[in-house]
Amino acid sequence: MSKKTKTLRPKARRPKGFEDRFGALASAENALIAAAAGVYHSHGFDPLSTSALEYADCLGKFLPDDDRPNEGVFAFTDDDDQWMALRYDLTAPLARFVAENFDPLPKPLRRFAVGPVWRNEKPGPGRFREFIQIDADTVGAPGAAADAEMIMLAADVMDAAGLARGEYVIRINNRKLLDAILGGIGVPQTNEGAIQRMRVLRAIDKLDRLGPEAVARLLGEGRKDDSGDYTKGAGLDAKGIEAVLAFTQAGAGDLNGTLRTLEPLMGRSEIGAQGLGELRAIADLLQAAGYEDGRTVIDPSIVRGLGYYTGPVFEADLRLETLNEKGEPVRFGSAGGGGRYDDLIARFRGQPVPATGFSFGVSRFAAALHALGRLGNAERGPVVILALEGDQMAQYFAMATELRNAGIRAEVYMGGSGMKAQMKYADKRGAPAVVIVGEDERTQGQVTVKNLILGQQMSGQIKDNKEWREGRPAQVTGARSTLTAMVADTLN
RNA sequence: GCCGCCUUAGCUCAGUUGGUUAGAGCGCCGGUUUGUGGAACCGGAGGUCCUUGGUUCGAGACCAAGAGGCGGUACCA
Repeated sequence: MSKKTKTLRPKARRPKGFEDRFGALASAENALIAAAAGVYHSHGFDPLSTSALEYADCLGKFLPDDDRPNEGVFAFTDDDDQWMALRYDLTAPLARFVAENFDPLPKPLRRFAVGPVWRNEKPGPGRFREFIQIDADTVGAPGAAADAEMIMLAADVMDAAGLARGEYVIRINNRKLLDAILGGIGVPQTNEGAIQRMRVLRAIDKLDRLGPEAVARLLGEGRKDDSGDYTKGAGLDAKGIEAVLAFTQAGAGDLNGTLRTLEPLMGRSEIGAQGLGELRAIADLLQAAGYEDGRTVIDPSIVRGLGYYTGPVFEADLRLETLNEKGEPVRFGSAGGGGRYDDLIARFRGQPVPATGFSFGVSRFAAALHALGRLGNAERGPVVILALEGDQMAQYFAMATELRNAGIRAEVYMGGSGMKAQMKYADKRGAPAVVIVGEDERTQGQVTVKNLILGQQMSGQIKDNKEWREGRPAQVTGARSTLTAMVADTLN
C-alpha cells in the first residue's frame, strides 16, 4: 500500500437544465401552483394526475428506426422492448387518458393537472429540461365559448400570480387565418405543403426576436445568422412573403379594429372566414366579460410552436423587461399558452373530439420573477427553541408544541453545537425569535424570548462590543406559563 | 448540432513583457465574549490556477486538443 491512497469520490453535480430550487424560488413555485390550481378549481375543473412515463407512441411520436424515438424527449426501452418516454407536456397524456376512458367520463370533461414535464433541449434562461406546468383543459366542447373561457382563465391566472394590469398581455390568433393566407398564395395541401407550412410557422414565431427583415428571409430562400449558420427558408416567393408579413402585422390596438384590418386580407377563403368568425365570437365574449381592458389583444403574429393546434391559439406574455446579472435584457419566452387541438384525441379514436386548453409555465414564470427581483426574501424562518441542556429535550418539544398549537411556526434546535452556534443558526434561518431556556430560566420557572429582528436593528447603533454583549438587547424574560403570549407579542 | 466568448479560493475577481513562496474583497471557521446571532478588532482554514499534451532552463500566463460554463443560432412534436 502506498502512503496516500486516493479515495475515489463521485463529484456532486447536477445535469444541465435540471434545476434545484430552494428557499424563495421553491416557495414561489409552490405559491404559483396553489394560485393557479385555485383559479382552475374555482372554475369547476377537477384535478387529474397521470404518470411521468408514457408509451412513446401515445405521446404522439412515431417509433424510430434506430435508437431513439426523438431528440426532443427522454426515452428508453422497457423490458419488453417497448419505447417509453417522459411526458413533454400535460396535453398529450390528457389525450391518452380521455381516449382510454372515454365512455364513462362526463363530456365536456374539465380537468386540471400539475407536474413536471421533461424536454431534451438546450437549456437557457427560463428554459429547463425539467419544468413544472399547470394546465386546464376542456374536452368535448366545440364552441368558441370554450376558447374564450380558456383565455379568460389565462388572464385570471396571471392576476392570481400577482401581476398587475399592464404587466402581461394575452395575445390571441387563429391558425385558420394563416391557413387561409397560405392557401391564397398557393401553398399546396400536400406533404410538401405541410413542411412549408411548418417552416412558415417557425419563421413567424421568430418575429419578435429577429424582426421582419430576418423573418422575410426565412420565409423566402433562407437566412444566414450572425454566427454564420444557415437556416433553410420556407421558399415563398416575394408576393407570398409580403402577404404573410402583412398578415402578421395586421394587429391594431383593440379587438374590433384588428378584426376589421384582418377581414380584407382573408379574401374569399372559406377557412379564413371561419377563423375570423371564431375570433369575432371570442372577442365578443371577452368584451362582454370585461377582459378587453388591455389584458387581451388579437395579434396575428402569434402562432405557437406546437403543431397540434387547429384553431384559436393564444399566448400569455410578460410585458416587463428582465435583465440578467450583467444588465443585458433576457428573453424568457411566453409564460403560458394554449389553444384548440381538435385532432389530438381523434388520433386514438378515429372520431373527432374537440378540445381546448391553457398551460401555465410555472418554472419559467418563477424564474422570470426571480430575474425581476420580485421574489423578495426567503420565507421567514421558524421560531427556534435553543437546546441548551441535553436532558431537557422533552421540555423543549413541549414548548414547540405549545407554539404550534397557537399557530406559530416553531422548531427545537437539532444540532449538536453550543449556544453561540445555535444563535448563528437561528440568524441564518431568518428566525424572528429564539426561545432561551437554560439552567437559570429552568430553575426559576421562566423563559427568555429574544427578538432577533429587533436585536439586529439595535446592533446598528451599539458601538461597544461589551455594551451589546452584556446589555442582552431585545429580549424579555417571564414566567414559563406565559411562553406563547410572550412569543406572540414578540412577533407583532 | 453550428458559431463566438469565457474557465485562478465557497462567491466576485486581480495577477506586470513567461521568472522561483499565486493575491484581494466578500463569505466561512476561531478568538476578544467557556449563556447570546447581527457591528468592530485580531487570527485561521481553504487552490490539481478546468484537463491532457506541447513549446521553454522555467508556464497561472504561450500553442493544440478535450471538458465545462455563458451567449447567439438551430431544433422545440
